[in-house]
Amino acid sequence: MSAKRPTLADVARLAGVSTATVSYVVNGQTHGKVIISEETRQRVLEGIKRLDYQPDARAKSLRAGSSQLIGILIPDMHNPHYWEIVEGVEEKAHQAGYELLLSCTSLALHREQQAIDALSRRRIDALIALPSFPEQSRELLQAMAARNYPIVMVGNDFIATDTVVTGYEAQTRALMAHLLGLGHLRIGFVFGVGSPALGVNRWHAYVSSLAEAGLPVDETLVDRCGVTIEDGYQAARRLLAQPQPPTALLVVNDLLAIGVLLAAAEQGLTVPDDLSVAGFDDINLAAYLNPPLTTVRAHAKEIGREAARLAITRLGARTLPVQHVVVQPQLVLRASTGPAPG
Amino acid sequence: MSAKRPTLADVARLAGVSTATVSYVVNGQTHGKVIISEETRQRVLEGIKRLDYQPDARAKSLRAGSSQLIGILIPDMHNPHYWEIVEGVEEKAHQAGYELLLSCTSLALHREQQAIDALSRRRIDALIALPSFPEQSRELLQAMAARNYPIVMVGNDFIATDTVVTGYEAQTRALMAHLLGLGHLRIGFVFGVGSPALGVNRWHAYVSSLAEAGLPVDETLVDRCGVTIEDGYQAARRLLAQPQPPTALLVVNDLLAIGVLLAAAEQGLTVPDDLSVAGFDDINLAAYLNPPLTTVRAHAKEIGREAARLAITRLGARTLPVQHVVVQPQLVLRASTGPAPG
DNA sequence: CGATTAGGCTTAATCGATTAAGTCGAAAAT
DNA sequence: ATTTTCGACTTAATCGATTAAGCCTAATCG
Repeated sequence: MSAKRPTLADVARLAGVSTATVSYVVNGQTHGKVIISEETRQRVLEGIKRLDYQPDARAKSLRAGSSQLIGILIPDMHNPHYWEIVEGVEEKAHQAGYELLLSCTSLALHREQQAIDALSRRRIDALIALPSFPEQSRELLQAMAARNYPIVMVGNDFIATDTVVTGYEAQTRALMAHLLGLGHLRIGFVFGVGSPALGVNRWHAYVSSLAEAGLPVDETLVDRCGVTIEDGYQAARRLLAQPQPPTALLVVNDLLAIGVLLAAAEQGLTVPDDLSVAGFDDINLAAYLNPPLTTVRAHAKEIGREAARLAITRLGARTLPVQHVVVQPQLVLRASTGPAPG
Repeated sequence: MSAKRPTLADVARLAGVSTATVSYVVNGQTHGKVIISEETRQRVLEGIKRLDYQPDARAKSLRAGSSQLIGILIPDMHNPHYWEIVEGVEEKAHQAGYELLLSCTSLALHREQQAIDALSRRRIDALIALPSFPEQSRELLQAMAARNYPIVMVGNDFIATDTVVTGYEAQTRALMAHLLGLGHLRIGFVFGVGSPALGVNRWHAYVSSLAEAGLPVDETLVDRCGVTIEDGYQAARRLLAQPQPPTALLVVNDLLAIGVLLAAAEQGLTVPDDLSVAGFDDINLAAYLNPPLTTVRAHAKEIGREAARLAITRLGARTLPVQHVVVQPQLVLRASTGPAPG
């Protein structure tokens, strides 16, 4: 039972032709040189069906020098934001005949470096990287880039290559203007990022918006925490337990905002009457939270599409000048923000 | 600039040895036969470092006949439940030296079949399958199984192979007992599954619990909907808009329950005072919803671990009798369920 | 002192495709 | 009646590893 998987040679034998012929039939395109008669073609096709032959992608890739595989490195499977980016990448990649090889760094440096190494060994054609530790992984990525490996960095520009970043500044300022306009004077920030570099533009916009409004950066209103919902929950508990709690909270992403909303509810605070909460990303869930979350939509799927587009473009034109795409986010006002209490 | 990637042969040339020697050094294990002097070893290692050589996984896999890759097929990236299963698989797989090749079927039949085909072409060593369309994909999967391809089916047993399933019946009945004990007489069911077969054990337990309590299955309290949060939201709106709405809702998974909670809030209903809501899975989020969700914990990570364990075991013992693992879930009571109103 | 043995490599076949460069017979051109 | 051309394939090198089997040389054994 269960012989080995059939190969080109098996099909060739069955059809009474050479492996070359089978290959030409399978791939359709004979490069204009070789012609296969319709009769032979049918015989080969028949054999393929009979044996249920499927080409070996490894062999094909080895010989062809291209794996038709785009690697994508994301920090964490728990944040829907990343899935949405992956979806965008997948959409474009598929259209262009590429498949995706997905790796999660699980927010651990050694896992990130292992993952980069593994992708590289599998000879992916290009890498779309959302590293959790851009500083520490820079060298590895740069080594890949130096080998003419197309890399697209998403969300940061730690190496000199194609990039897709979100232009958070303007919309963070718009969000701050929204909150300030609602009368909030104590606006806190739950800043839970894997690496400080990753949230830097949101942070800067927060600081400068406060400055322009003549308000100080009150470090007692800022909590630098981890990246899980639980971290957001704990951070909010700490911030809200203070004698002078914030009346509004920016949360560096929607996932953490879920924890923040629960912490608020547990302290008996009604959102937005007692506390306004705003997130970033606009993950799918955000509109279904209780209350629906005001947020800055990153257009994750579009980011993914752009990243894939850049990667595929570069695969066809290695010497093109480096490209930088900025995807502009959008302020989405929902029910979680409202006038300052009192 | 940027020459081609270095191969074994390049390292061999640099070190002045044969490719065989380099291979032996790289892999450490010489099968007890071949001995390499420490001096040569060092020279080769030096060359590897100098060229930054990384073995080509495709070539290795082609020759070795094993890709050290476990494929995993999940329905949908949007449900955290699946990610948790993947995490469990990854944990065990990594321990055993396997990597994961993840494919999403995106809930479309043709994508599912494409994905199975692609995994098969990449010559994964084993497949862990959570198909969205078990009936329709059965034939494809069976064809793989017939080739002695280790397959582990998770959540259903549509083909005769190793399986991991969740034993939902008992805990669904426990959940129903909980609700009935709280005085609920109109218990609805938001039944949003990709394929009816996938939720069948929950459905049966629901029906038989009602029967045992002497209650009819009221189809006006049941909504068979899609699998997104929005579907859950819409289903709940429909159910709650009726003249005789349910006082409690089972929701086939926690993701849909998010939408249900919002629908309830929008109708001005307080959970659990006016409506009790219970989900299944206990995704990470469930404890952070507002209110925290009563649910049946599936132990997703454990399911993933078990699936990986079965796959790896079978890779080492093809002729072992088929194994069936049942992971027992656990009722988790939180704040979303309470006494029936009135 | 000739025959093993052990150490330390190398040679070359192999995995399953792709593809440039033939081959061979028949029809068309000269 | 040759020579070309063309249609319809085949041959064999190649991609980058792995690994069984072989080949020296020097040391050890009987």
